[in-house]
Amino acid sequence: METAKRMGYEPNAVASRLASKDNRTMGVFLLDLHNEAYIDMYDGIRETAAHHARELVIASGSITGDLGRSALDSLVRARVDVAVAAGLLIPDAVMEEFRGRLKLVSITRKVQGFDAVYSDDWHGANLATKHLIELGHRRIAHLAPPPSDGYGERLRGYVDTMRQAGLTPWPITCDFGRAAATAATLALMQSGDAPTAVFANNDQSALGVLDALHTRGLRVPDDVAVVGYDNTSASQPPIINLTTVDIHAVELGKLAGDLAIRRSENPDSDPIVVTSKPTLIVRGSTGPTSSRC
Amino acid sequence: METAKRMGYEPNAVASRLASKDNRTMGVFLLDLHNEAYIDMYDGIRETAAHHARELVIASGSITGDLGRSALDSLVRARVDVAVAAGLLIPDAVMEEFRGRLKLVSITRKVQGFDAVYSDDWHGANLATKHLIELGHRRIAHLAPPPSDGYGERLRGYVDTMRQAGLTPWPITCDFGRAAATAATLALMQSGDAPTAVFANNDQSALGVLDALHTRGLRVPDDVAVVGYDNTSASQPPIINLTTVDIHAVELGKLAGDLAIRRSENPDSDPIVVTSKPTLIVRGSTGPTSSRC
DNA sequence: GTGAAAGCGCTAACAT
DNA sequence: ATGTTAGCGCTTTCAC
Repeated sequence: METAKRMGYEPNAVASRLASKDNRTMGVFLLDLHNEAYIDMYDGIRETAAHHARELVIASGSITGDLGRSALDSLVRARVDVAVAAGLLIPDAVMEEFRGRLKLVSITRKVQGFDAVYSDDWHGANLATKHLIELGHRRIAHLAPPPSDGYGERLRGYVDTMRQAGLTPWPITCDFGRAAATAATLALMQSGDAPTAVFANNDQSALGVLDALHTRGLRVPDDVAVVGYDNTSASQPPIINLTTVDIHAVELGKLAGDLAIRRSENPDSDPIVVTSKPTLIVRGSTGPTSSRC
Repeated sequence: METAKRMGYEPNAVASRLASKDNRTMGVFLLDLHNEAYIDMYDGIRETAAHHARELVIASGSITGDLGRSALDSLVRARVDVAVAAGLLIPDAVMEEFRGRLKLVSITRKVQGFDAVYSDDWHGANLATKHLIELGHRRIAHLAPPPSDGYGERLRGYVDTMRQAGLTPWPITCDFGRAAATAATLALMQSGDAPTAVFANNDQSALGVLDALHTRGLRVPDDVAVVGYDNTSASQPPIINLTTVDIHAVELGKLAGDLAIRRSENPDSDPIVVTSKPTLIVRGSTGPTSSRC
């Protein structure tokens, strides 16, 4: 052993993984490395992986194109024991193809036949919407991404809560990304009857909303209140100070990692879904009064 | 072939890579997934990798602990043909250990004996500092990270430029991350003779400076001008509107990918260093007059 | 316990 | 051209 080290021996992980059936490897799919929510989840996954001495194989996707299908395929080919996926956009029907081919734990989305760590999106949207209503807002718009399998609950929570309060839901479909949210908000504020509050589907979109309001010279929260979703670190700084729904992303990652370990050790048990409750973080963007400009 | 597909055959990438000498695999080391500059570089790397049909193996490091040494080790064990590293913090002396063990292209840092895509940091710091001086600033502080091998040129460019203008350099050592920059700036502004401009080592730190100024109620750029470095997307939105030095991170990633391909095809040629020139992006945080609050 | 041998699923260098 | 065989560097099983 001593001499091996001295002679510059390097264990070959590829050969090792080929030889052993249980290769102590966990795949990770992350939709978008530019979105910090996924990076937070990755941090959590990494923690449990390290704890269980698992090697991680990362496959990143893209919002456009095949939605990450090729990334999942690469995990299959890499023969990971099990994988964790954050931000799966692949339609349910297509996910069927991966049944049996890939043990998979989905984060923040339930997929028929797979394990999942779900964050109760209806509840989170309900918290956010209720918060705005209680602040006296009545014209509350909601920026939602294009509909896709498994991600309807945020919108549904908003719509249900608005209806329950006797208010008219005002959903606006808006592409992913900060710039798209800015454009949508600019258009929204153009209209005669602009909303007094905007609830964005995620923090990145909420930041885009803030950009638009800033450009228009509108004050937050005095002219327009804004709520985000995810509680990424970008929402926290004093300049931004964004009220948001905390999904506890790192924790979701850890839970998913744990589930993945369980799944790899117990391949044939029924799919299990763990549900986590998000919490509302009230900050200045909906504050009773503003210290913002 | 048809029947193979029908029978659910999946090529085993692990076996394939063990069998072939040239395994068409490129390793990627990224210091910190939370720093978008590295993600941008990754985008560039991914583009050339896709173009040359290379599989990517990602290893992420951490600012604390072993500085990514174990991540590089994992790339060695994974037997990648060649690797690209963004944000190497490992000291030169330790990097010696990887000579011959790992073909490596370093981005934004020159490492003796390895290929590198270098961004001219002295030049970038010179541009930023000159810009502030031309704006009439004389008390210009610079937030620099703790000294580490291969990253002194930004600081040196600032110091040289200040001296050339007959001004006194005012370097402040400040840990990585937005929060550390906020704390440092808060302390700085406490002093009787506060600076009228701050040039931060990177955008994340610059955002931390903005946070501190906002908290103190100081106006940008009227009270204090701020310059960042990297031109990450976080510096661009109208709320932030940060003057910064653009390192063209995606382009650096592409170039590094190209070098990596060259290196893998020509293992024994001399190390080659490509130098790229950063450019100054002037925005509102140093603007002649402010639309910011 | 220690040591030899048989694969893991491919690729590449053979032979036909 | 097509078919066959010998490894790649490990893990694991089996014999001692």
